[in-house]
Formats: sequence, structure tokens, C-alpha cells
Amino acid sequence: MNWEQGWYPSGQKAEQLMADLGGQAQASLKSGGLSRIQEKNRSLILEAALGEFSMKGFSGATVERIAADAGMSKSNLLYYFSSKEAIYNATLAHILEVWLAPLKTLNPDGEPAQELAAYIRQKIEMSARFPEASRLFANEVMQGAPQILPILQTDLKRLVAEKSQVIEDWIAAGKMRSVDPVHLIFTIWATTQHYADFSVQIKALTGKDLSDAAFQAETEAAVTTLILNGVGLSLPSEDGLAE
Amino acid sequence: MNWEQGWYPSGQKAEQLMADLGGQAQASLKSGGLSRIQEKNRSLILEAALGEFSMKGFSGATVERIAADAGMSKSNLLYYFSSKEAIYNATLAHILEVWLAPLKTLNPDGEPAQELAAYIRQKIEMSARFPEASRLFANEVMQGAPQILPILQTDLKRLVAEKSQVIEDWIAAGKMRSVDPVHLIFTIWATTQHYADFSVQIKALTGKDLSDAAFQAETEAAVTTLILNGVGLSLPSEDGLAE
DNA sequence: GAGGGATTTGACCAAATGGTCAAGATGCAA
DNA sequence: TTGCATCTTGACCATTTGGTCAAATCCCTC
Repeated sequence: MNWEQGWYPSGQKAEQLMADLGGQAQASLKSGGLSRIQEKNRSLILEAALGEFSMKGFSGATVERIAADAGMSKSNLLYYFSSKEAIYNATLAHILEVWLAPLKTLNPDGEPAQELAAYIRQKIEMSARFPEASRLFANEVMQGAPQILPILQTDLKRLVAEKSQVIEDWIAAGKMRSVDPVHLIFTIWATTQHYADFSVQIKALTGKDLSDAAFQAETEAAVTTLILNGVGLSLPSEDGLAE
Repeated sequence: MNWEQGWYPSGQKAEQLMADLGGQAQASLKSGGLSRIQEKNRSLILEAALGEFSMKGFSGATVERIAADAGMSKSNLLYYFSSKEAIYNATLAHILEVWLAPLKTLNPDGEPAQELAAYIRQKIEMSARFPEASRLFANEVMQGAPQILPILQTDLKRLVAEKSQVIEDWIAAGKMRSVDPVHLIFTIWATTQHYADFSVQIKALTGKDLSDAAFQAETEAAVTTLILNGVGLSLPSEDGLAE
């Protein structure tokens, strides 16, 4: 599979990618489950792989280093995952679900201001807690999404369409200013993920990043205010006074 | 220089990085200038390198491929640039100047709405015309900015501080809502660059990207409106009616 | 505690890749 | 044209790296 030269996925969908994760190393254990050792080692590997892939990208990461980080030999790692690409896919699948989860919670029956604020809060929380996941995802997409393009085109597209409709409905109901829902979603993604992906730059310029709780709160407030105002909304402040 | 393992820059500043670009391959030509052949080949190499580095990242790009894209042998390329790292640095320096230029045009004496709108327009224009530059920059920063961290900490920090002051002054003059200028700048960077860096995802979801003139216009309008409203401003619409 | 599958590893291999070098080709000034 | 510096390249080298394999060790069941 000619990865380096620009390999393109063969039509696999989210379910299949996810399945990679749960599948045993090589059809072991008569029962379908994973042994305790397998469970532990796979988890160690995925954690180490996330660190390496997010920091160096696919090409820059080495199997040897991932193995060392996971506390085992390269050979042993390749006993659990058949190739570097398999580790990468498993890592990607592992984070994708949790990464896209917040958008799913956008509730059509809620109030736009509350719902959008909650979404932004969750996304910033994700950027603060899982910056590596954000960078891995960014890396994958920037390289042309060779692995997850089909997922973007199907599952994510469906999700975005669904939530765009929610926003359209809010607009139609006169609950918020008329904006293109897709651009609104892109803006929220861009701003919130920026604080994870560019944390080094942010730290170079401000001296802080999202690992600082105060900075996280400040960021959340700034981004939330800006975007809510941007779509003609505002959040009731804590002491009950409109801003 | 142990790049792969996380090489960190030795305190070079923008001027030095820039100098790399203009310096001759190996102290040729009695006069300081570059020969016509040198000029042409360096330019071809930098163009090819931008394409490769932005698409594959530093590790993923190969000298051989860059040379092929530039229409010459690997050996010849290494006659003009002493190492892969040197090509990378030259490429980075080459784009950095133009990439940061728009912010410098923010005029303290202008009106906030006009000035910010113009800045956003320029940034989106950059993302549309030079998406590779955006991706190269994003890649570099995401990997920890090993080459340009000193520039971020000095030149860029100074520039951001200066322009933050401009925004503070606008706020103090009652010309716009009180916002944290740094977060505003980050938001503008994040949103505008997102359309370049994540163009594959955007195309997967919308069917278009900034290479489509109509989509570019639509994006510019959406982002400008959202951010200006976000800071309590609005642009007089073309037909003279307030929106 | 014996047997057998599961786990682990070091030795090894082939391909890719950054870089060197000497030799040849080309352009240019006198 | 001649001579010299510039330019170009193929052959070659050392290292890195993804992946294989057979042998050992561990773990669990009977």
C-alpha cells in the first residue's frame, strides 16, 4: 500500500475503522474477547502512538519510538498491530469518536445561546484535555485525510447537515440572527481547535496555554462572547444582569 | 543536528533565517549577487519544496521528490542547498514574511470596522492563494515550531503587542466593544487559516473550497460579519443601508 | 507440573533516504 | 577557440526504518 506517495483509502467506513481497534492481533482466544494482557498492551500502544503521531506526524513517527514509549520491543508492538499504518488507523479511530462527540449534543429543543455556549465550552475543554488528539486530527486532514476522507464524506457530512438544520430552524424561529450554519460550525471548530493545534505559538505570544486553568477560562469567555455576539445572541451573565 | 528527536533552534532570528535565502550556494560569484541560473534554480527548488513540505511535512517530504518536482537531480539540488534542513528553512523564511504582512497593515488611524474587515479579507485572500504556505506554517508550529520559535517569541510577539495596543486604543476611544485583543487576533488567524489548512475537510463537507471564487466571497462575508458583530461593529453595506 | 498456546525478543533483511564525490557538461569572458 | 568557473549528474555510502522469523519465555489450564 503505497502510503508515502499519496495512498487513498479504499472506501472503508467508520465502522470498519473502529473494528480494527477491537479485532484481536491474530485471531487468538477462542472467545471473541481480548485477554487482559492484550487489553493492557493495546492501550499502552495506542497512548504512546497518539503522543508520537501527534507530535511528529505519520512519517516522522517511528515504530521503534512508539514501542519504547509503550515499554516494549518493536517486535512485540508488531505482534499487536500488523503495521505502522494499522497503529495509525487504530489511533485515529480511537480518538475520532470522542472528538466528534460534542457536536452530537447540540440540542434542537434548547435555547441557541445556551446550546452554542455549551458546545463551545465542550470543544475548548477537549482542546485543553486532549491537545494531542486535536493535532493528530489536524495532521491527518492537512495531509489530505488519506485515512478518514470517507468518514468525513459520509458520517461527518451527515452530522453537519443535521446540526445545520437545527441552526436553520433556530434562525427560522427568529431565535438568532441569520448566518450560514456551516460557516458558523467551521468558525467554532477553527477557533477552539486553534488553541490546541497552535498551543506553542500561543504560549510564545502570551506565556500561557490551555493547560493553565485561568487561561482556559479566559479563552472560553472570549471565544464564547465573540461568537455568540457574532450571531446576535448573548448569555445571561451569572449575576443576572444582561451584559 | 538531531532533528528527528526534537531539535531546538539555536537562537537564530528572522534576519538570519532570511539571510539563508539570499546567500549563495557556496560563496560563488565575486560580486554578491546570484547568477541567472542560480536565481532560477533556487526559485524552482523553493516552489517545489513548498509543495512537498506543505503536503507531507518535513519528515514525509523527500529530497529526491523535491528535486524531481523542480526538474533536476537530487545532487544538483544539494548543490544549491546544503541539506534538507536548509531547504526547509529557506522555504519557511520565504513564506514567513509574506504570511505575516497583512497584520502589519492594520492602521491605527483607520476605523475599526474597515480595518478589521480589510485584515480579514487579506487573510482569506492569502488562504485562497497560498494554502500551501498556510499548511507549511501550521505544520511547523504544530511540531513545536522547532525552526521559528525564536521568531515567534521576538518579532511576532512584538508585532502582536503593537497591534493589540491599536485595538486597545480603539476600545478606549469607545469605537468598539471591549474584547481581549489577543484573543481577537487568534480568532481571526484561526478562522481564516482554517479554510486553507482544512480545505480537504471543507471540500468533503461542502463540495467547495477557497479555490472557488464564489465560495471565497461567501466565506469572507460570513467570517467578516461574524467577527465584526462579535466585537460590536458592522460594516456599512454596499447599497448604503445599515444591515 | 506438564503441555500448549500466548507473549516477548534479538537477530536479521530489504528498501528508502540524506548526503558525498569525482567526473563530465555547460556557459562565458578574453 | 581556449581556459576556467559554474553547473549537473550517476555512482556510491551510511544510516534509518518498517517488517520478518525463529527461538525463547511466560501464563494458564488440566
